[in-house]
Amino acid sequence: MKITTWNINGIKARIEGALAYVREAKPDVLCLQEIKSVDEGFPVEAFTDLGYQVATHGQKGFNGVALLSLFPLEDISRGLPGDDADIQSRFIEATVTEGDLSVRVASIYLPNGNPLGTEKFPYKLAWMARLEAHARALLESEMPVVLAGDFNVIPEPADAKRPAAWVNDALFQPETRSAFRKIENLGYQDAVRACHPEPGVYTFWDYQAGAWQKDDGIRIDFQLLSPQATDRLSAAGVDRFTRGWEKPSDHAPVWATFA
DNA sequence: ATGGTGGTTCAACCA
Repeated sequence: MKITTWNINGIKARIEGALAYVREAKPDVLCLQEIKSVDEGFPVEAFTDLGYQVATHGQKGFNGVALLSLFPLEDISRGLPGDDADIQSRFIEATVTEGDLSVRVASIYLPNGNPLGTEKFPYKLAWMARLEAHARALLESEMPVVLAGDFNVIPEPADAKRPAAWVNDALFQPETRSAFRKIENLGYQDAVRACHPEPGVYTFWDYQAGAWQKDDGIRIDFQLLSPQATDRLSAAGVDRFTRGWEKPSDHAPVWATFA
């Protein structure tokens, strides 16, 4: 089973690229973030024509996540538990089964948290605490769990070309990094780090200042695997070639395969 | 320090 996560940065602006990528990479499960569309505006048919089932959790203008799968999407759950007053669409989860492998997969768009000094940063940290609680609860199922998405976290200096440029950014604050480690320390493994421990593996390059041309990237998109998912992990990587396309997303897809 | 780019929606917000 191949699971891929991609912050698409607007599904309407990116539909041709998204379809080209799906045809080429052929993920069994595709987790999308920042669809920036309401559910009714998502181009469902373009993907059902390719054999995918589609489940969206959208909102107008911003945010929005989706799960696409060649296998049936079962027990779909929308929204991160823990705060009924939070109306931002940043989390969708479902179960996907291939043969004897049944995986609980989440598509996650974690809050950016910038600028520091506003209500956005405490919102991010509160959201991460809710994610940790939910990640802990998911472990009790003892099934393979894949938490996939744009975490808006730079975990380590090696995850940035220029770490010093991020010290005043919400993505690289000590509190942010600590909250991310807490989830890892529950027993969730960073799939790409496990397969590619070397520095220089990035998933995001800003549109500005020629970041892509200079490979001035950061690694902020992840697949975090429960122990039972790690048992089945065979390979993982970043499809950075999409960043060089015309009208690209500023994020590249992150994939992992399970046997 | 500033401004550099881009999507969505319609002047502003988010990243």
